Amino acid sequence: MTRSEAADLPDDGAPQTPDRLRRRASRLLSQLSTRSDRLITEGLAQADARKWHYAALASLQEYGPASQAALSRRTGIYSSDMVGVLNELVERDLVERGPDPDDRRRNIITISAQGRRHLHRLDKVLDALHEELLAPLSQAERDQFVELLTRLLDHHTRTS
Amino acid sequence: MTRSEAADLPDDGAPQTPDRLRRRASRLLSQLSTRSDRLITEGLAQADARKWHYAALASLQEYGPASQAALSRRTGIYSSDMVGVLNELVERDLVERGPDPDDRRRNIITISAQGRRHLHRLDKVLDALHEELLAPLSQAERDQFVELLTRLLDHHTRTS
DNA sequence: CTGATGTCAGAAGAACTGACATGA
DNA sequence: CTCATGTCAGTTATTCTGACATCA
Repeated sequence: MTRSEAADLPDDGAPQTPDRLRRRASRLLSQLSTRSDRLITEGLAQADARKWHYAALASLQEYGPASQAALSRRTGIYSSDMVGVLNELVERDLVERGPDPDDRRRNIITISAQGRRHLHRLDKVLDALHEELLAPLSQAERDQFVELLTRLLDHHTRTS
Repeated sequence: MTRSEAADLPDDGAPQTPDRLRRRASRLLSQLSTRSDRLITEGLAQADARKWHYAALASLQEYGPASQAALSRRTGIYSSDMVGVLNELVERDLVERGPDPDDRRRNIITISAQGRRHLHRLDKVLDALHEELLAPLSQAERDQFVELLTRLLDHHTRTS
């Protein structure tokens, strides 16, 4: 019954791979992303951090101080959620939130020395987690994986 | 300030790539997955379907009728959520839900002729959506992308 | 008794929207 | 008047847990 019925359908070109469910890139992507997310989230939790903490800190260190709105755009965090993230970071003395003298609507967020140390630690943690995530791939494959993901993501952020 | 401070840190081996934020596989994965999910969800919505509809129908057609619990395991849908998915599919006459004579706890879910036609249509829709999703990649690259994803996912489902 | 099954009710966390006061 | 910014409240959709009655 399983096999014979496929023959009943008009076979007009759609590639009826046996395992189409398991081969759909979108499904693979979302399932792997779920696994990956869990891995990262749990790993970071052990360092008292969350994904957004890392994103904010890394962005601050790489591109310098910024307003909350600018930081939102750089990291992809919604500005409504950025408030809470920064509250947590300020609370831990990892960043400083001060008024912008040039524009009194804005806050200027600056990474602190402690924040830089923390970021450094998080980078180590993430290196280890990615080692686990990408374990089955060779270095060349990892590079290509990242390259493919980057191309796809770039394409879809331009096109959006 | 942005560049000089990196030099202040003890550089003990962690590869301080300029764009580490944008190169982290986990981030790329989750961002791309979000895009992909949205694309698929919206595309399927236009065919009055959802991801889980496709997963259930495809699994039924490929591996034949099954109990709800078996279908849950095959598709990765939680059995508590499977109830609702099947309600929707039954409502649309795409599957039939009947009692299992051999085990009165179970229902046997069977795909209907109409369900097979619908699945066929969904496959076309998904082909088009994946064409859009993977647009920037050559065929060889798409194959490798799928292969890499599969290897990673397999590794993490075994290891879990 | 145990364990699997289908079902329902709800928790938990994330992404996202909308409104608002302040100020450029 | 417009638009950007920071903040808060709340919606929505999804994953996931827990409980339960039924039956093997």
